[in-house]
Order: sequence, then C-alpha cells, then structure tokens
Amino acid sequence: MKEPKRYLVTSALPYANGPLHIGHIAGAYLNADIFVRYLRLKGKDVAFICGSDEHGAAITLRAKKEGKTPREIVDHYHAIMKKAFEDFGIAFDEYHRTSSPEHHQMSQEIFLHLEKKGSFEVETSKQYYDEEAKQFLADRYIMGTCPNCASERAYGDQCENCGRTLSPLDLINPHSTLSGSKPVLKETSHWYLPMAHHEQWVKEYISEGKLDHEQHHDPKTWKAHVVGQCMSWIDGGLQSRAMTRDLDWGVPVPLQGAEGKVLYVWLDAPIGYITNTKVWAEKKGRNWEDYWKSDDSQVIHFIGKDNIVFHCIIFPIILKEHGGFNLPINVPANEFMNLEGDKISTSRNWAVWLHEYLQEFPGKQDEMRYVLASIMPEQKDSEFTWSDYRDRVNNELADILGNFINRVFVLMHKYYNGVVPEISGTPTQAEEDAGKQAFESYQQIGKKIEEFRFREALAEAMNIARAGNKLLTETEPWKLVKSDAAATARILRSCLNFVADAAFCLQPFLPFTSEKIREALRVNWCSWDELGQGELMQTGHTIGSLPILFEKVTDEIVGAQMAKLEASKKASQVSVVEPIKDNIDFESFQKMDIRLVKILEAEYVPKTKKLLKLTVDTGADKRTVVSGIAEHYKPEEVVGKTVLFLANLAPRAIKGIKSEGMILMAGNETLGLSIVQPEKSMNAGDTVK
RNA sequence: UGCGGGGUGGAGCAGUUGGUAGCUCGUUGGGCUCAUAACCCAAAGGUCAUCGGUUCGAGUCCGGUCCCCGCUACCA
Repeated sequence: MKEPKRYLVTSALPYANGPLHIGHIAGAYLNADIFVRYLRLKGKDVAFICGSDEHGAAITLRAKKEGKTPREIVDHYHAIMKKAFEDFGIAFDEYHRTSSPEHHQMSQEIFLHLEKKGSFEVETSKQYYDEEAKQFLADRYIMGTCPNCASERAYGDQCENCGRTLSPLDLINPHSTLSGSKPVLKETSHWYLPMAHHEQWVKEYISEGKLDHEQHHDPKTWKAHVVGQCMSWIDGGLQSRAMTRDLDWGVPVPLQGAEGKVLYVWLDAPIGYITNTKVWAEKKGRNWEDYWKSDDSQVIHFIGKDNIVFHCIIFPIILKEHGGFNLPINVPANEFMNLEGDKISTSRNWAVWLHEYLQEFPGKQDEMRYVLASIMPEQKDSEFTWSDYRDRVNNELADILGNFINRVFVLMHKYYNGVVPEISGTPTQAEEDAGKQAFESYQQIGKKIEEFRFREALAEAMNIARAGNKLLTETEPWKLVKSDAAATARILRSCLNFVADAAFCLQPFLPFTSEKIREALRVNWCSWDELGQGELMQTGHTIGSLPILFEKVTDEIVGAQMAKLEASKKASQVSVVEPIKDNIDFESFQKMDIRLVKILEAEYVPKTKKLLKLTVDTGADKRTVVSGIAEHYKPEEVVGKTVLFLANLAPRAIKGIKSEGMILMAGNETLGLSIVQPEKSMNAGDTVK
C-alpha cells in the first residue's frame, strides 16, 4: 500500500449509559491514542475522532427505570466520559455526541440518500403495540399461549415448552411483558438493508483485501480474530437487517409516514464518525471530505471485539452502497480485559473506573497508561490486577526508566554542572553497543506501532533505558571520572542522549512524563524521522533539574484498591434489590404446591452449560426435574440435600427431558444461586405454607 | 449447541512464510554503589493443553479430544 497523505482514526463511540473503565481504555482508546500520537510525530495529517453514542433502547429503559429523561442520562455520562478522556490524555481531535443536531442531520442525509437510491427494502408488517407503554413490542416482550402445546408461557418468537418457532401473531391471548396489558395490532414499516446483495464483494474485501477487484489492503495485516469472525459471518449467509426501529429516542426517520420511527442505533452510531469529523473540520476550516472520500486518505477503526462485524461488514456495506466513502484499511480490534480474575462488569460494579482513578491517583495518568499499554489484549484476553500494576510501575517505570534518568541527571550535575560536555577520543565497544541498541529500539518502535503491536513497541522504548543502565554499570563513570575524563564525557553525553531519545520515543505512550523530561532537558523535539540523524543534546547545552518521576506503589495502595473493589461489589448487591411484585390474592398463593423434596440423583445435561438433571423424592412420588443451576452447583453437591420445590408447575420439556416441577433457590446477580434449606431437619414431602 | 479466537518455563506474554523455544516480571547466586535498597552479570526453570497424522524435520500444517473467552442456544 502506498503512503497515504491523511489518516482518519476513530475509536468506538462509547455508549452513554455508564462511565468508562480501564477495559474500555485498553480496548479501543489508548491504542488509538498511541497510534495517533505517533502519526502526528511523523508529521502526518491525522483526524482522531470519537464521541458519545447516545441513542438506543437501553438508554430509554435506563431513563425509565431511574425516573429521568434519556437526555438527562446521556448529558450526565457524556460529560463524565469527555472529561475522563481529556484528563487521561486521550487526545481526540473531536469528541462529539450523537444526540447533536449536526449528527441528526448527517444521519438523515445518509439515510435519505440510500433510500432514494433504493438501497433498502421496506417491509410492512403488523406488529403488536402496547398502548400503555406507547411502543411497539419486540418479539421477546410479548408472551401468550402457544397454539401448538397450549403452554401459557410462550414468547413472541418461540415457545420454549415445545420448542416451536412462533411469530407474535400466532400467540393466543398475547400480553405485553412491559405493562402486562393486551397489545393491539398496528401496521408498521421498516427499512431493511439486504446484506445478501453485498455478500460477494464483502467476502472479497475481507478475505483478499480487494475492493472492486483492486487491492485495497493486505488481509495479512488484519488480526486473525477479526478476519475469522467476519468470515464465519459471511459464510453463514448475510441476513437482511432492519435499519429502523419504533422508538421515540434517536434520529427520526426523515420520511413521510415514518412518525415514531428512528434509525437503528447501530446505523446512526458509526455515522457519528462522519458527523464528528465534519464538526471538527468546520471548526478547523478544513474539508471533512478529504478525510473520508479522498484516495490518499486511510480510515482505521479501533474497536473492541464485540463490534467486529459491524465495523467490518455492515458499516462498510452502508458506506459503499452510499458511494464515495473510503472503507477501513484496517480494524485492529482488541479482545477483552479481565479484572482480578473476573470479567469486568458495569452492572456488577466490578471495574476500575477511569474517572475515579484520575481522582484517586492525581498526576498518575502515565502509570496507568504504561500498565494498560503493557497488557493490552491485542491477540487474546488479558488481565489487570492491582498487584501487577504495582509491579510494573515499581520494577519497570520507577526502577528501570525513572532510576536511569535520575542517575544521568545526578551524574551530569555532579560532574559537569548540567552542561553537555564536549567529546573526544574513540568510543569503546560498550559505548558502540549501547548506541546500536538504542538506535535499533528506536527503529523498531515505529515499525511495531504501525503493525498495531503496541505492547512490543512500548517494550522497545523501555529498552533504550535498559541499554543506558547497562552502559553505566559496565563502564562505571564514577570510577572513570578519576582516570579518563574523555571517556567519562563520552559516556555521560551518550546516556543523556539516551534519556532524550527514550523520552522522545515514549511520547505516544507516556505523554505527560515525556513532556516533564523534555522541559527538564530544555530541548525542543525534532520530528520522528529526524531522531536517528543526530544527537538531541549538543555541546554546551545546559539541562535543568528533574524531580523523581515515578513514586513507588505501596502495598497499602494495592490493598486499598482491592478493598474498594470488594466493597463496591457488595454495595452493588444491595442496590439491585428487586421491587416487590404486585399483590396477589390468597387463593393464588394456595394454588402453589411448594414443598420439600430430597434430591436423590443429579447429573449434568450433556451439551449444556447451565442445566442439571435431578431426580427428586417429593414424598408422594419420584420425578425428574431439569434445573438451571449447573453453574452454581455440581451434581455431587446437591445429592442428598433437602430443598424447596414447586411441585405443581406444569411439566415442560427442556433439552428433550421432561421436567416436572422446579427447584426454588435464592439468588442475586453477584452471588449467584443458593439452595434454601429448612432450619430444622424436616422430611421430603413436608409442605411450605 | 453452532461459529470465531485462544491454550507456550511460577506469573504475564512473543513466536511472522515449518529448521537448535524467546521476552518482561518473579526465584537463586555473583558484581557494583553514581542512582528511587535502585543498576549490571550469570544460573535454574518449558515433553510449547492432549492424542494421532503429513514431513528429513512441527509450537508453527492437517484431523480428533479437553479447557478458557466472545457472540449464540439452554436457565419453570
């Protein structure tokens, strides 16, 4: 591929229904920021674009739950995220938002263009509408009686009792699971993107990197899991997808007769990349189209692995169908980051929140940037632990980098009053080696960044400091100063240049630290390509002083963060108490046969994750029950236990096994499920009243 | 369950087109003392998840099995 003139780099638009955590940062923001900062150092023309994704049903649901308006929700999180990004040094050119008028306009223009061109297929159908909740109901929000097996708990898309696939219209006595009311049928139309029409070229684009039969990119430069996931999608056949929704929060569909409809959030969100580019360009007096439509521009999307097919297949289809837009040259999706052995989870409050970190660790952005960059989930999931944070900050940042810089500053001031000495004589082998190593590292850093190997790039930058440490220890200038002034001067001047080189190369990764060092050195940086060509520190230049760059992380800090995680986990348990359900009469209660049963046998249901097949003694008979508890109890743990049981629940087939009744358990999201047992020793068959 | 990705010394990871298994941290021993008890050197430690196949030769290619992650299914 030829060198482009411009780059358009995007990071996934974060969804504005919660704050940012370190998993987000390591997934799609820090890597993009490093990449962009590097390109800028190379003197490239780059637009780095992001913004809040503020539409979609999840936000309206959350608003409803919290008694707020969607606008209040997104305003709140947009502000938190924007500030957190800024404070953390993620240097977007533009961080805009999809609820803005500019974005609505852009999305509608693109939609209209496609509509006029006939890119969509409009399908009209009758769908259930909940008059109380004032909205159309997705299939799974409707329940009713199955026409096939008469189960009363069939969903709008499928009856889980008999396994039959249904449409909501098949249900007898349908009711809305949102309000409980009886929904009415209303006609509604939606605009579908017939992706099957595009299968041919998409396949070529992903597997061969060809677009319109011309080489567009080298697919070998794409990550394996990105290509893999796309190909599996394509091979499975591309289905039409509705690009509109019946919802009152989003970008309105700009057509007659489409009142109450909005663009599907997954359509409008990536268009946000375009809007936000335009917003930025207009502020800067540039032409946004240069970045999106010009032959000599490249588009790169940084995202997490949950977004792959959208960015590699669906959005490219929209862009190509629209015409004129560049398709991404690469989509370097990262995998996920775990936290202390567990998945990061917003709902369970198991996360290190970026805005909280910034508050609790003021001035320590680079420490977190370093750690996250070191463990980015580039090829597979990775794990953040506070003890690892401590080790990396202490052993690498403080001991190797910080200490090296400190050694050099101290020696420079001690021997030369901070003035760069003149050099003479022939360098020794050790000096040559160190210089070679530093140069090699510097070269590698750029190469690795361009290959999206940020962890290796960072390690290479650290190698410059390592080379410096080695040179100092091997040549021992504190001894040499008494015997060989020329050699001492050469070595310290080299080391000082290593400090400058390291600080320079670390700019994309540790911008705050880099700047501190630059100020102390009192130099102006050159461009990236000029770095290897001469020394940054010249004869006669006087350097300033530099305080200790990195404080050690104590065990107390680690302990406090661990305690905080545990505490917030517990707090989240308390906060998710379910509201009391509507009253029922005593007769309804009496209808239920709740009793104690003894579990006689238990085994896993093959090919499932959550199911156990149990044989229980109800006192009156023995029966088989399938229970979704396998993630919480092993078969041998439940055998012999006396547990609560709902005995007169209508039988139901699960995975081909007839289940007659239901084991009752206590449960919450954090701790999972727990068997409820009688406090005294009671018998199987005893009823619960 | 289907699909995709992954399983490499104590921990975290790299291993591009098949040719003696590397890196960082940790551990052990030694050196040094300018420096944030920091730095440098050396050593120990891996049947590359597992079984079988292709090959003169496989961590690297092919097939089976197990485990982890994501989407998906199951959860009365």
